[in-house]
Amino acid sequence: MRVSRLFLSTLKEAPAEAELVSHRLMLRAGLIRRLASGLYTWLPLGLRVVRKVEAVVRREMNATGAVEVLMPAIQPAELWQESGRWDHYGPDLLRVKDRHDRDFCVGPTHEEVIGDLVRREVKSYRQLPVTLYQIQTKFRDEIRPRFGVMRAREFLMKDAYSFHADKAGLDVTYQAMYEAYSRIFASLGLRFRAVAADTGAIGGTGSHEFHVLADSGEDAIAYCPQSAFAANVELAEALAPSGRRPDASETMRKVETPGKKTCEAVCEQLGCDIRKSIKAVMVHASGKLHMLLLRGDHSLNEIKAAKLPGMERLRLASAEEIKEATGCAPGFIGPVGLSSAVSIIADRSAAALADFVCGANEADYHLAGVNFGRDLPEPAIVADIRNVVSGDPSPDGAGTLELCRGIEVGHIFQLRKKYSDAMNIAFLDEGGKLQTVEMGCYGIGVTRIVAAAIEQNHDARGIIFPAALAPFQVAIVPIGANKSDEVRSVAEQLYQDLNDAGVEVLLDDRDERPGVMFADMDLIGIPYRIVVGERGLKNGELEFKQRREEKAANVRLEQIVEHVCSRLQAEA
RNA sequence: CGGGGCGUAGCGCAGCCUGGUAGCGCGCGUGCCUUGGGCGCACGAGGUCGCGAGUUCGAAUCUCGCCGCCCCGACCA
Repeated sequence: MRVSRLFLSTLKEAPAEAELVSHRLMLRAGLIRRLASGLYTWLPLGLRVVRKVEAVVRREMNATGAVEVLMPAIQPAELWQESGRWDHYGPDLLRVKDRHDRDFCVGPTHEEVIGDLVRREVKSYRQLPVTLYQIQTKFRDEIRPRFGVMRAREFLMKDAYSFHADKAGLDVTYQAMYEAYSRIFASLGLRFRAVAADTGAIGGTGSHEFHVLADSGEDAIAYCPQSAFAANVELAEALAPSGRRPDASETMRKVETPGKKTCEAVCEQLGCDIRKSIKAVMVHASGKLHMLLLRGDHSLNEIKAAKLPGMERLRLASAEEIKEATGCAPGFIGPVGLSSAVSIIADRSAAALADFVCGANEADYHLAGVNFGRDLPEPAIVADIRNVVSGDPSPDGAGTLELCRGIEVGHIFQLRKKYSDAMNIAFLDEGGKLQTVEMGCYGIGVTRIVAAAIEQNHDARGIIFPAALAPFQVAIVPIGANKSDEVRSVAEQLYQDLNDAGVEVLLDDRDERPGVMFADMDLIGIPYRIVVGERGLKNGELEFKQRREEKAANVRLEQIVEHVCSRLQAEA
């Protein structure tokens, strides 16, 4: 490809809307352009990168025995009503009506459609197991699209669905997918981690997420360097502190703490360890208020709390609700002397405290030396409702946890029979008995991977594409082509030779100054650059430089094609 | 939806407080010059100042409403 025909459009300055490095670079390098909130056009250069991701995904999916299909992006409402998700999916589901006033949606995922297909086609256990996948445009009407294609509303996703006669069959494919995903992200040159995950809206039981590690990631991951344990913080279990609770040694006393609304501030004033304070979080669930108790240095994990009986759809209580229940404003509330209308749920770590500090349910006052069983009843419910922190013991009993951040690029689920029961996806087993299928689903955010890869691979000059993702493998930059016939003809010949050798090569044939060409080729992240200039040609040499390196190497003109090919092969 | 901020040339911004002529840098066009890291000089094109009302002799500037976008919280590939 010649730059003059590529429709390449780079920017010196990034549009103000872009916050994240990858977003800025994708705009500056001319990979994408924004059409509307959460909607992006892929320019030719960017589309080539997307195709690279797709190619790796297809190769590995096919290798597992999965077969590709393509389902409609628009789906009839009836299927979603049948699965129950028409009412439960919420506003992320973009609903549309056709000219006959019939309801449809723009697919955010395809369990219903694939389920409908399979129940029509699969009649016998002899047809199982089967795994179908597609690479399709999805639409989720995100509350807040952001970070360019990282969290877009419309995006490209590889989604696969497997169907099995029994759980053992599902386990086999789930494991195969886990391994295929690991190969995909490794092939793409990404530093990633597979973690145990919450199943969210898709539903089901077993689940793993694949995260590209990046400080800008939206997810927090807990992992144990001493073992294989890794889980999304949403899910990672905080173990109960070991040993039994110490005996009470202090008497409860009321202390004045004017304006101290946080555990940090209160403990600082009292000179006490924040790990001996209790923070009370008031939430509303199932029509009543609940006070959640956490150790002062811990934070509430709403997902864990919402899994407790009667706590579904919990939300933080409003200031008015808190005032009504405790007679005091947020910042000074606590579990002592609380109305019995409010149930108390204590985190394991909070429940293990003795002689602790907590709010007095009176503005500008806290209580110190408080003890369960003496100053207030033992908490009715003790559960794991906090986020793990660095240094917590690993749930698998080996070592301690560390935290890092990740970008979720893949997610695999064991759906079991959630959809097959709802939609009656059934087959006849060996005994002629009708059974519903076991089902798994497996997603990869194709377009998100492009952003994640850039997030992980860039420098001050721009993108540094991993080999497998690069839109071109080599860029040829001729210097002074307009005044040197030799430079021009050597560059053209090299362009042709590399193309003939099967190398994806980009020739910068623009009549630009060297600095412009260098800057653009660096910005768009082509892994290798060959400079053709009179300076080198005098000695029969060309310059060959890797994007990550500062220095270029001189290579004999007659050896350059072979040199390039061997370097590319060494990487593959 | 709640909280914060922004909308002025393709991009990045100034002007707005204290109403009166719309400006800078980059990019774009033409010419000259230059040619190994976003070169220099000259000339030039390009703007319903987000939209709609209102106040005023006069509104980019003040007021109100609407729209769009960005950032922080609940969603997720």
